[in-house]
Amino acid sequence: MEIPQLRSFLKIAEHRSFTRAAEACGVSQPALSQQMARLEAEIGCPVFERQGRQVRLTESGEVLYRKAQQIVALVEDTARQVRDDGETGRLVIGAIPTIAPYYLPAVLARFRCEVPKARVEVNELVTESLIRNCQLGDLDVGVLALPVEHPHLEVETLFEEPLWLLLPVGHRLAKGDQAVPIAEIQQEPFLLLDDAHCLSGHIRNFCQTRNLQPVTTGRASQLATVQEMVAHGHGLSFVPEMARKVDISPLRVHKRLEGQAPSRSIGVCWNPYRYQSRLALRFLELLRAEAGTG
Amino acid sequence: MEIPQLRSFLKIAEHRSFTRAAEACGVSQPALSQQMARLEAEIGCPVFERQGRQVRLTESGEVLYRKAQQIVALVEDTARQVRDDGETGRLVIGAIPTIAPYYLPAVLARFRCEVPKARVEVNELVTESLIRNCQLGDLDVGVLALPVEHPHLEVETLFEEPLWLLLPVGHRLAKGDQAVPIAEIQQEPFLLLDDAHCLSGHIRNFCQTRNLQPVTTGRASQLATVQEMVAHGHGLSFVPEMARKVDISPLRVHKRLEGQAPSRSIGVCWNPYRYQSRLALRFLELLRAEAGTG
DNA sequence: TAAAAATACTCCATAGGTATTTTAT
DNA sequence: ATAAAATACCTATGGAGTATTTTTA
Repeated sequence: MEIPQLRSFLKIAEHRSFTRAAEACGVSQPALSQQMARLEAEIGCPVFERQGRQVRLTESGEVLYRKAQQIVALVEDTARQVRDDGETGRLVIGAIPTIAPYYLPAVLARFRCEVPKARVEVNELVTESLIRNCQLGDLDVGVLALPVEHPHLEVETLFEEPLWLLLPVGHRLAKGDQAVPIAEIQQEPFLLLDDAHCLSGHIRNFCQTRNLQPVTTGRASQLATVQEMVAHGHGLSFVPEMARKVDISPLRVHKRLEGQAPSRSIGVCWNPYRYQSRLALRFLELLRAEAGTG
Repeated sequence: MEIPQLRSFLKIAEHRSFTRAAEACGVSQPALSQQMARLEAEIGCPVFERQGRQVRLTESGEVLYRKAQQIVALVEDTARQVRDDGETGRLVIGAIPTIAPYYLPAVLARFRCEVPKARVEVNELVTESLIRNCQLGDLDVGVLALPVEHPHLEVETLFEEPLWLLLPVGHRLAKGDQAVPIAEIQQEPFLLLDDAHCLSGHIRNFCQTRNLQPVTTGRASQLATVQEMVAHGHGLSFVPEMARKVDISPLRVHKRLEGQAPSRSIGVCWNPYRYQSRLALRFLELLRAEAGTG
């Protein structure tokens, strides 16, 4: 039972196909046929049921699948842990698009000071992909908006931040420093992110609880687009505190909403069954410290 | 990181020597040098400190050692579990010499009826070796006398059995059915097993608590020898109930001791961190049922 | 100087590739 | 008829062996 064999086995089981798994592994299809033939010869029973062009796991195959996952994960974690000196090495961070450009740069700047030799990679992913990649071990840590419920992920809250009403300069509600009464925005056109972003969900939830039915006049796939559209008078929107903090445009104004303002929780997640690199732990510490002070 | 590589690595670490590990693995010494060179190249740092002819683990090597043990154990367990159909396959039982010939034959006969296709292997080992082999995963289950304390072993009590005074036919104490008063055996010559057997320890403990100082006139390495020596008038001894049960010799007589008779606990142990084959579980069940009725 | 690990070099096993056949839909 | 897995055959990589050198105690 070799490790490459087990990797191939997992890929075949996941794709339910030798041919597609071969592509995914970057080898020829006969190579996989041979690997599996050897594997089956070694363990003494078939692991796949070949019903014509259907490939399915046998009972033994199911057992092996679970075990092979453990073995491959353990081998990968071992490689990581042995190499881990806490200074060099790679840290792969995931963050949702409404956090990544606003919150991470400052945090990462401080992190780079602490561990200048580390290579840091940031992947911008929507919540769903982020969680999946975190679970698969492709991400060391994920920074995202809560709540997140996933059986195999560890989740920790960092902080809660308000959402601000974003208006174009010169808008009738943009004047003065006082909070905007909710009734005032009832008839305003709104710009939202598309539903791949959890932020639009948070805003929609807030509107429902406050009985607001804002008129949606546009949707964008980036918060930057929303901000620019607002600046040019296409409508209003809600943006998170972290976006406001780094927004220097003179064309837009942020205002608090009267009463209980909308907000979102920011948290961090990781796969507790995988090895946590010392870099990952340091980054987590930094996030916690940052959340405490900021 | 290949599994044979990790196996070699473990052997080298344990022997602190490439040459001796090579012998143990049945390969040449250069083969191991090359394997380790590849391993170190792959993980990017040395795992051994070669201080002249001293071979030691580096810090990374220590980490790898623990992980490699897990991986190898997991791979072996996987192979066992995948092959395990609960019927065929091998069950390796360990038992101490004062249990194996008296208790196991009847139990194994029943077990063979239940699972006729299974190959059962019995290893007769003294407690210490039995525990070590159980811990290493070379034994599926061990049957032995308690107490056993070992951090990585699961231990379960099966039953307690009395020890009987064994006398030659015609001995002055061998007459009648009544129990023998302790004072009577004070001056009798005794035959014991050598100290590799825990039974001699149990008997010595009993004698100490009852303030008996029996005269030891002989030691043997097998209970059968003790029994024969007793039969031929070389002295008395204590034998466990299970030995009495199968003793059909007309030359010996078993008698209870008056008051609190000596006894020993029989139990079973296994390594809970290793895969328990379905055969092993069935055998355990049988032992428990046997202990309940017998 | 002797014992042990590393290196040099050769050889063979075998894993994987290409081409093809088989099989089931 | 077609798509997918198995088989046949060949090649090349590389792992292990023998012989030797290097190292250090």
